[in-house]
Amino acid sequence: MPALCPATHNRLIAALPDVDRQRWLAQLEAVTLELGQVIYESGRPLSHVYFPTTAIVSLLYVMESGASAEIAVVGFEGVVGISLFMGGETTPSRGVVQSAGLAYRLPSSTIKDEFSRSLDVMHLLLRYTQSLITQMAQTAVCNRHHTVDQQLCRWLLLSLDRLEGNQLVMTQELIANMLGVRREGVTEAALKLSRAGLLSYARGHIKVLDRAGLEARTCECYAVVKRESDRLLP
Amino acid sequence: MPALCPATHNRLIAALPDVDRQRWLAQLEAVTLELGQVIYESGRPLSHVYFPTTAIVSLLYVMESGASAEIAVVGFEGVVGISLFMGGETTPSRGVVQSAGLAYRLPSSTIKDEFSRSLDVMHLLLRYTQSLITQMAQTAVCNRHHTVDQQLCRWLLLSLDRLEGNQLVMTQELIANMLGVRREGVTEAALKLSRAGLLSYARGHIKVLDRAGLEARTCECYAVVKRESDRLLP
DNA sequence: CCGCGTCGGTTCGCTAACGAACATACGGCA
DNA sequence: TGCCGTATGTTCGTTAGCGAACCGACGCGG
Repeated sequence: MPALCPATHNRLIAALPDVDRQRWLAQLEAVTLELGQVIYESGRPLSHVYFPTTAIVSLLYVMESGASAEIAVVGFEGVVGISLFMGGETTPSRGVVQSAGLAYRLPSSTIKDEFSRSLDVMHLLLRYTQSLITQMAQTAVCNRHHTVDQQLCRWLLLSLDRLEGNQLVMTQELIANMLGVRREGVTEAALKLSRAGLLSYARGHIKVLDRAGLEARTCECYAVVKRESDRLLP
Repeated sequence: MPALCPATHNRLIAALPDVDRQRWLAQLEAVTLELGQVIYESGRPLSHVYFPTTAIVSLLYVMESGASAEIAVVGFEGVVGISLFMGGETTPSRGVVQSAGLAYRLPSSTIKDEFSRSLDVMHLLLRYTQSLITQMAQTAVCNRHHTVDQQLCRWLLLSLDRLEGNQLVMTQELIANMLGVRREGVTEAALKLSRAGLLSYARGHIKVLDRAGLEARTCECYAVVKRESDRLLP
């Protein structure tokens, strides 16, 4: 599996200038991330930054009551742990593996050195951070104004964009945690999509059958995030 | 008024090392910002970054339908226009003056030069950006889980923190636009607070009478944002 | 191949917030 | 002083989503 998925499958690593990438490749450590694994905990210093290749990580805020809400999602297009180079060291959110797979990581001290050392690295990471900011802002908007049905479509599309193929392994319960809604709400929304022939759902395995159909049912938020991400990281 | 409110009333400018601040002071231009003024428009390049002193600026997303939602709020603790140094040049949001007052601005080319020129400037701006990210993330959470009553308290407290005194000039209609809820919802929530003796409301003039009372009624989101902001920008 | 745990589906009553319409009231300006 | 525009207050029916409870069914491990 590692051999089939080199670090350059991560778009940020692929976008590095050759000289920087060569230096990184010597230090990047491949790790497999399990479903549900907590990459970092709210308020705790991060030991590494993670560059997912086939894995997907959700940034989640967990409230005092135990309820949760997804802030953003990071896959092969990005990096988990921006607070290390932004200078804050920690964040009030949690990083949870939403889809098992592979990632490459760098120790926190290394990423800080690299950020200061190379202007190209810095600019790349900052542009990615801006696209992440857009995703968070749009999550706020979507939470305010859109229905569970629309949000489920947005969520599926964001996940799909970060995966190979059209399958995802994810129970309705977990999706509900991410969206910050009830499991029953996800069941109903998923049933509508299933009846419309857009997907099939079976015990934690979703197969998307009609991606265009999802795009037609989602809100503008998906497109805004996608467009901005494409613009900032060509 | 300008004489009464020097650029160093902005915390970021105040936090600059002397050598950098001296260089900036020669280039900072004082501008008065009117209520409702649009500082920058979604997708349009920014001509300047703004460092508010007495003004408050809301970052607002306006949907295709015309509905809107506030993403974050910026006052004397921050800067409007982070996309200039983050490298994206534009954002999908709009900057609207929520409370009239004074700000100092730098041309976009100047802030980019300064960002590259001084590591201190860069680190300061990036730490502020992280606190802004926290605010956005918490807005998303709050929109998902909390009542209009709680959100109004949060919003009032965030505004109050950025003003001198306990008054704010703001109609319920405008607050509703910011929160992305109906005007009637704000009326009802404000009435509850008014009846509880926490504030008095009269034709666009709010006087906060019991700040601690607001803090008791708001959700955890306010405290999270405040704590993180204090931690990142001491 | 059986049993139990996990996952998905269904129902019911409840509440927050919406959309629309209308009432009142302040206060600046003619 | 009287008028009018703007701001706030009130009501009513409707709806999306919640909380709780329950059922069925799939499938893994013993």
